[in-house]
Order: sequence, then structure tokens, then C-alpha cells
Amino acid sequence: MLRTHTCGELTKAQADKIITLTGWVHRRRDHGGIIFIDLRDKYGLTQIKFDPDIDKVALGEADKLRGEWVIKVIGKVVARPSDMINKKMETGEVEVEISNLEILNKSKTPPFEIDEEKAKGANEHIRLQYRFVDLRRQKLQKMLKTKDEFISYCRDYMHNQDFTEIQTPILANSSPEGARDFLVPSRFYPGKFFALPQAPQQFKQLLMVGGVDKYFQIAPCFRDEDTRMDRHYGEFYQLDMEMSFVEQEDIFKIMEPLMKEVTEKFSDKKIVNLSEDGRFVKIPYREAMEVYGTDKPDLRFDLKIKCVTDLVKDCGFGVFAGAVKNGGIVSALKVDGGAKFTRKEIDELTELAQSKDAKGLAYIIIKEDGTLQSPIVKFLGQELAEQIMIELGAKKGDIVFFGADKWRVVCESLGVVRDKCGEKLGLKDNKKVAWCWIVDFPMYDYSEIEEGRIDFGHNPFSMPQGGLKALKEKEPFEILAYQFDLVINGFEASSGAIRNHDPEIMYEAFNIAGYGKEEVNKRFGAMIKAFEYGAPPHGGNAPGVDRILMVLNNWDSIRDIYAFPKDGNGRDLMMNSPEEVSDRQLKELGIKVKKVD
RNA sequence: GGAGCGGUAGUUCAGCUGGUUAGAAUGCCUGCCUGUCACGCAGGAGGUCGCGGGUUCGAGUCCCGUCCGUUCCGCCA
Repeated sequence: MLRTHTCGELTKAQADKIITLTGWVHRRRDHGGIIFIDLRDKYGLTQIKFDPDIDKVALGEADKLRGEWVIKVIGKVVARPSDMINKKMETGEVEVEISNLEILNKSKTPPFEIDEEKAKGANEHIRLQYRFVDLRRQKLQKMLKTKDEFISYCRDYMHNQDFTEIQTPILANSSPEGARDFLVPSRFYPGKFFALPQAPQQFKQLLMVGGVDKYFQIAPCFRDEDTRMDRHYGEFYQLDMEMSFVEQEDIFKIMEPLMKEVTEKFSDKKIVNLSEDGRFVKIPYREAMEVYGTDKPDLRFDLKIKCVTDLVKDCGFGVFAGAVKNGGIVSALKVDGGAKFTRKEIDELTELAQSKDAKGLAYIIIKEDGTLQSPIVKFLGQELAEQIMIELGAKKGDIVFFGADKWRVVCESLGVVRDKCGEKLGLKDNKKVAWCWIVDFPMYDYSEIEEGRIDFGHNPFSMPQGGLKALKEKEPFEILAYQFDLVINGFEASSGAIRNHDPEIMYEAFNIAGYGKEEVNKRFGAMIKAFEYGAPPHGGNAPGVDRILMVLNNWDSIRDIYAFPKDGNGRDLMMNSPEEVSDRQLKELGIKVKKVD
């Protein structure tokens, strides 16, 4: 080792020892006759000092030291007198009087400062270009460590539950998950392509057929979709797991203790909103949509949407009565203390609702004197308006928002309004974690692409509740699936399902969505074939490692959780990828690139 | 693909209804300083105000176009 100690460990216990430290020049305070330098490494900061005029030979260019130079120093640990102890510093009760200095590497001045306070202001674009410098920041060092401990904790837990970690192929084939694939051209078979897995879905199910019984993997997943604050471009990691001979509840019972433990271990948050028996709350999809306006509700706060269709279906207000007449619904969201919203704030909420296709956002404010202020009361009539307020339990100082439209539009538009109000009123308490399961997702949904077509609601491999009988007898949109999501503070942490392991049910399920037998055989041949050879009932899920860590640690962006993240536009600014490749490589793969200007 | 916001010193930003030589903080460079710890003090360098066009006596500021960044929607577990 080049060093005897790290910059984070010296205390007065080592006083008078001769030691060697290495690290980066973090900060320099030059007093002429004495120079102080905070030397930094992963472990902390230690103040070293020297008189640049003494022993010029041993100290060499000590007086030229600049920020981020890498140095090695030999010196004596000195206990500081009591009035010079720096309590803000872990190593503040000592300093090192150096007698020898070696410059291991010089550094240009980085384009931003490493100092935690100053660095966080710097533009992400430039920090990503210099990620190797940015990683020196304490926050990112901590992130790498936390992520390592988190993954290691999950591994231990799964192993203790008798799960086997198995690596599934990275070079796989295009899958039906719904996202855009990353394609990898095949050299042996020009014109054919591998796809990077969007999830190891098919492989893990095949492992169940293979008798593995309990599988897990910290699995890389690849999706070529646009980024978001909680969606990293290209690749992300899931704690992917699957088990045989289980029902939905068995999966919950494996996952819940782990999620509780990691919440306690990796955050300073308190778990709220558990059900009476200490379990995670389960909310059916339909209820989640109607009450919270989303399938990933933030349950840290209690704002609820209530259906008022029956109250207003015959009222004189055309917007409400008309919506009901057209088969839609009318719902209301009471926001306690929302009367203080300004006109501008209400306009912003209206725009938000409109982003989910609402035509507008009606509201009634109950002023402090008890009168109702609203553009719609004159249409509703005073009596009905008051009746609605009573029904909702609205009081002075509250505001009530209304949605009147098709079911989905009403739910989703009031859902985004609910979420925004929670944020505006400070109800999203960072000291709380609200986990919940969303269960009973519909098996099918209307296609958004093609009018009148039936599409899979979520994952096509889920088992329909009621099995083949339900598929044959029920209206497609009435059929529920053993399909569930795990939600944390308004973020989807995981989705999972009991799978469809029966070829006959599988063909029928796909048939309803308009896929013939041949097409199913062609696209999922391996799975169907495997299911014809004794597939056990099985199910599983796959919590997103990065996203859960992001929520637990209050990190603002999923990009904070990666050592080398892509930027918001899917580029690696440091490595400059993606990049053009040589003509030779393209030729070998039989690929011609059309130049786009 | 659509919408909002933004682009001024290495970095983070200010710059009003258009008006002399475009500022601050921090960083950087030089000098002084033996107790600082976000050291201090004095001095200095550093700008094609993203780019192109227009309006105007005059544009960082107004208008149009364009590029880039960012967040959201679409998309996506």
C-alpha cells in the first residue's frame, strides 16, 4: 500500500505516530508561513500542514499544490490543542504535520467544484461529461455504497428464503412486453436480430417449467423508451423473482418483509398505512382508479375522490347531466384547506386535468363565511350544491373539484389534480413511506391504437381469474387477472402476476385479443411448447432496484442511482455513446445505414 | 411527435418599460500573511449575451426562425 492510513480514520489515539496518507487536494489555505490542506479520499478529510520555507527538498513543489492534485504525504499526527479542534470534521481533533510530499498526479481545474454545496448547483450535462470527477463527491460515493449494500441485502434475503440466483441470457429475442426493443444484429444470420431482454420474463417462466421452483436474479432489463425523472434510459435493474406452486398471496408474503426491512435499513422513513394485521394494504385496480385517480396512488395523504354521479345525474347543469347521459360519470375531489388556492393555481390545476383529456375543471370553494364561491353553483342550484358539500363532508376553507366525462378521463384527471394538491399542501411527507398492492388488474383493455380493438391490459402472460371458464363466458372487459403492482409513495415499485401456465387457456386468452394460434406459436413458441410438458402453476414479480432506492433516499432523479448514467436523451456524454461504427463492422453484419440529415 | 421553462464569465446566476464601457458570487492567476478549517487582504485575467435574420437612431432586452438543454404529456411497468 502507498498509505498507512486513510483520510477518515485518524484520531488523537494515533498522536505522535509517523503515518502516510494519500488523496486529493480538496482545499488549500495558504497563510504564507504555514499552509493547510484538506486532504480527501473516499473515507474523509484530514487537515495536513507544513511550512513551505522549511526543507524545500523534501516538500518539493508543496507550495504549488492545486485543487484535485493527487498526493502522498508522510508526516506526524499531531493532537490539536483544545481550542483548535474542528468539531465539524471527523478527524478534527488531529492534524498531520508533513515532512515529505510526493505528487502522484497533477490535475487540471475541473469545470465544477467537488465541494458538496457548490457542486450540486452545477449543470447535470457538464457533470455527466466529467462523471469521473463528479463521482468523487460524497453524495455519489454514498450512493454507490448504499446501492451495493441494498443489492447485497436483497440477495441474502432471497437466498435465505431458498431462492436460487440464475443468470438468463442478455442476447435474447424480441418480447411482447410492450416497450421498444434494443436490437442486436446477428453476424451469423444476416437480417436476423437478437433483442436485449425487456425483462427475463420468458426465461424465468421456463425455469419454473424446468423445476427450479424458486428463482431470482438482480436482472438487467433493457427498454428503448423516452426517459423520465424515474425512468433511466436503456437499462435498469430489477430484483426479478419467480416461484412455483404458489398463489398471489404467497408472493406478497415473500416480498412484504423484504420491503419493510429495506425501508427500515435504507431510509429514515416510517412506514405508514399498513392494514390492521400489519400487512400492506391491497386495493383493487378499479377502486384505486376511482378513489385515487391512478393505479399508483401516493397513500401518504388521504385525499379521496368520490363518485357523485347519482346526485347530479338529473341536475340542471348540462356538463354534469350530459356526461352521465353519455355513459360517463361525475366525481368530486374535496381538498381540505384548498380554498386558499389562487386563481392562477386553479388555472394550473385545470391545465393539468386537461393534460389527461378533461375538458375543464369545475370547482366549488367554501369561503370562510360559509358561502359557496363557484362558477357552477348557478347552474347546479344552491340547494344541490349544498347537498353535495354535505355529502362530501366539505367544510369552510375547502375546495371541491369536479370531473365529468368518461370513466377513465374523470379518474385520471382528478388523479393528477389530487397528486398536485398533495404536493402543494405539503402532504407528501418525506419521513413517510406508504406501500400498497394494487390487485385485480383487468385482463383486457380497449386498444388505444385501434378503435374497438381489445388489447391486453397489462401482461399477456397473466392468469385470468376464473381460468378458461371466465374467458369463455364473461365479457372480456369484465375479466380480471391475477396481476398486481407494488406501489411506494406514488411510484410503481414492481409488477407481478400469477402466470398463465396452461396452453389451452393461453391460446384462448390470446384469441380474445385477436392473436391466432399460429401467431402465438410463432412469437412464444418456446413457452407454449414448454407448457405442454408439465408446467407447474407459478408466479412472481420484479421490484425495480433503482426506483425503490430513489424513493427511499429522496434522490431527485433515477440518474443519481447509476455510476455511469445516460443523460435524459439517452446518451453517455462521457464516453460519447452511441457512436458511429466502422464500415467494416457494418459490412460484416450486412447492415446499410441510411444517412439522415 | 406535442407543450411549458431556460440558454449572459470556467461554474451558478442578476441584468426593469430597449439607452454610455454587460454585473455579482464562486472558481482561476499574481502578491501579502504562522492557526486557518467555505481562512483573510490586495490586485488581475476571463464574455461573439446559443446561432441567423428582422424592427429601431440604438437590441442581452422586442419580433420571427433555428439549434441546444430541461421538465411534463404522448410513450413506458
